[in-house]
Amino acid sequence: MNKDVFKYSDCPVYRSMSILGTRWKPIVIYMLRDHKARFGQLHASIGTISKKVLTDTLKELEADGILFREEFKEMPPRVEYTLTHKGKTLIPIIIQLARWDNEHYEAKQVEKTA
Amino acid sequence: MNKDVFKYSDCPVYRSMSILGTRWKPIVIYMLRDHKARFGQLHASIGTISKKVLTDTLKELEADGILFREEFKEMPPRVEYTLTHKGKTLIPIIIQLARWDNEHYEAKQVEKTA
DNA sequence: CATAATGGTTACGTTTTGGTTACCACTTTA
DNA sequence: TAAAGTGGTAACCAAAACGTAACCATTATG
Repeated sequence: MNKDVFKYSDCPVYRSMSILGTRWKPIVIYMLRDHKARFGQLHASIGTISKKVLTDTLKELEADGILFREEFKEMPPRVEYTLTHKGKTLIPIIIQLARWDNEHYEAKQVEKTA
Repeated sequence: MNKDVFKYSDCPVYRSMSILGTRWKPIVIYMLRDHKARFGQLHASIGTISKKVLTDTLKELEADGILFREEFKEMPPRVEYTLTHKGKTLIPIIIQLARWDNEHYEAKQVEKTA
């Protein structure tokens, strides 16, 4: 099934999943919650994401109007990513989701040892 | 990367994505928002999900404590799925997400025709 | 006897997503 | 001359997610 089937679905639950429903997107958005950041900063603060996947993720979020990319013509290059209004309005929802998880989370049980 | 790396992450944003971050999970949860449903009903009302994926999705949601499965020993079989408390508390968040999408959604532009 | 009905499972294949490694352009600094 | 620093890209590969088709058990009904 093609992503666009969801993207232009009649149902907003489907549609919002086409924007957010991958491993990294909510995390990248959350990282930008209160300040812009450069590519390298995002890469470092997320830690385990690869450059390629970060690039792809940022491009898709830009295409979906969640953030914008500002490129400075300097050397070495500098690029800053900032949430749009649409992106910022997502922050409270992501925070609620995190709070929901925290309230219901039970840490992994330690396995029985011999 | 293994799912469990996310599932037991320190960050609740990561963790909640390990529960919800697939195409169908929020949709299945939303379908159960105000009443239990049988397997066949879910399959029919979602429409485009395959039986296998619905089965997998329901199993994972059960394992994550979002819903429970009640099996009646009848013939032909009957199975009912119901949200747990944990699952129900997710509904307002999913609804907010849907509302967020609706507020920012712009329907697909019609392509220029010759 | 054949078919329908329910809630799956199994085997298999495809698509989507994520990851690795090497490499690039350009300038500054050592 | 060589390396460092930035924000990537390209080719390729692995894993996760999703999909299809056929099949199963059991009972009731025609």
